[in-house]
Amino acid sequence: MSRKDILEKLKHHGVMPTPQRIEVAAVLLSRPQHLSADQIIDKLKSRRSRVSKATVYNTLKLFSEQGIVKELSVDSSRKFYDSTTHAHHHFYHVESGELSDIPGSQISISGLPSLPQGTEQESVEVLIRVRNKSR
Amino acid sequence: MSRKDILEKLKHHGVMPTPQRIEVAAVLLSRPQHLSADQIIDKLKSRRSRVSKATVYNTLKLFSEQGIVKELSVDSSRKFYDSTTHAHHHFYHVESGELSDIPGSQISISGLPSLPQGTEQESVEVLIRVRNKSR
DNA sequence: TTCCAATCTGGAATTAGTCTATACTGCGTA
DNA sequence: TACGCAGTATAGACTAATTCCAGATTGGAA
Repeated sequence: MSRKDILEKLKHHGVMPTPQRIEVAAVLLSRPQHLSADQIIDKLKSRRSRVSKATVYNTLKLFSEQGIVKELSVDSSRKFYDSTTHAHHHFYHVESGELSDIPGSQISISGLPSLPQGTEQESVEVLIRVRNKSR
Repeated sequence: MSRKDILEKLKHHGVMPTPQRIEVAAVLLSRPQHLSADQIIDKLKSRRSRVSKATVYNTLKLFSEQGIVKELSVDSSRKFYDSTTHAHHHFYHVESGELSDIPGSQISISGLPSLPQGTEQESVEVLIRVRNKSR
């Protein structure tokens, strides 16, 4: 994603494009991926961008509120941020901690129940946990 | 679940029934529910059982390894322990943080993709996030 | 220029969970 | 009865992810 695309995307989602936000977006939106805040901070470091930890967290929260990225709670020890925002599902490798998209997404779910009283659906997520074959 | 049932269950899963483990089991297995470690500690307190935090955590880990309870990572800020261990799915109320079982479980998922190279499936979880209706 | 609101920052605070070193418990054996 | 060991339990120190906070920057508008 080019700098120009990033600027456009931020603007389109009503986010003022500051240098720090552009840096974070450049890292996370560079390709379809799932990164933790920590991984993003590391990548920023290796790019020599000086963005403080607090700003990275603030920015990620802002981005996910504005629909620029998707927050995933798959591992209760940390959040992941997904550069792909449309509805899709995930594999989670429990040993390596790696997340990957379920490809093709021919997945369909039938028999969805009615929602609890007075609630509306926010999302439906399918998570397939996998581990290395034991033999 | 009576004390006798609890003793039986622990034994059946190869867990030596100590007083502390029985206390934790009595709280969590009393009915189908989803509790965080913290909620369990609170309930133990209000029952006057003195079980240390470390023991509660150790016990919950042991129970989930032995299949007595199921560990859920739905909210990245904490783990939940589910007294129902057979495969089933959940609603998660994002505003209240409450988890509930999807009833009936007529849910079926088709079009599941093949797993990544060299991995085997551990579980498939469907999570439906809901929030209060906005009007 | 001056001002203001939004943003950024380092570091302190919070929180769930883990670790550690010590103490306790029950049981088989001498 | 006394001993010793394995398995447990415990308080409190520690860790890691995340949030909070109060002061410093920044980039316009007037």
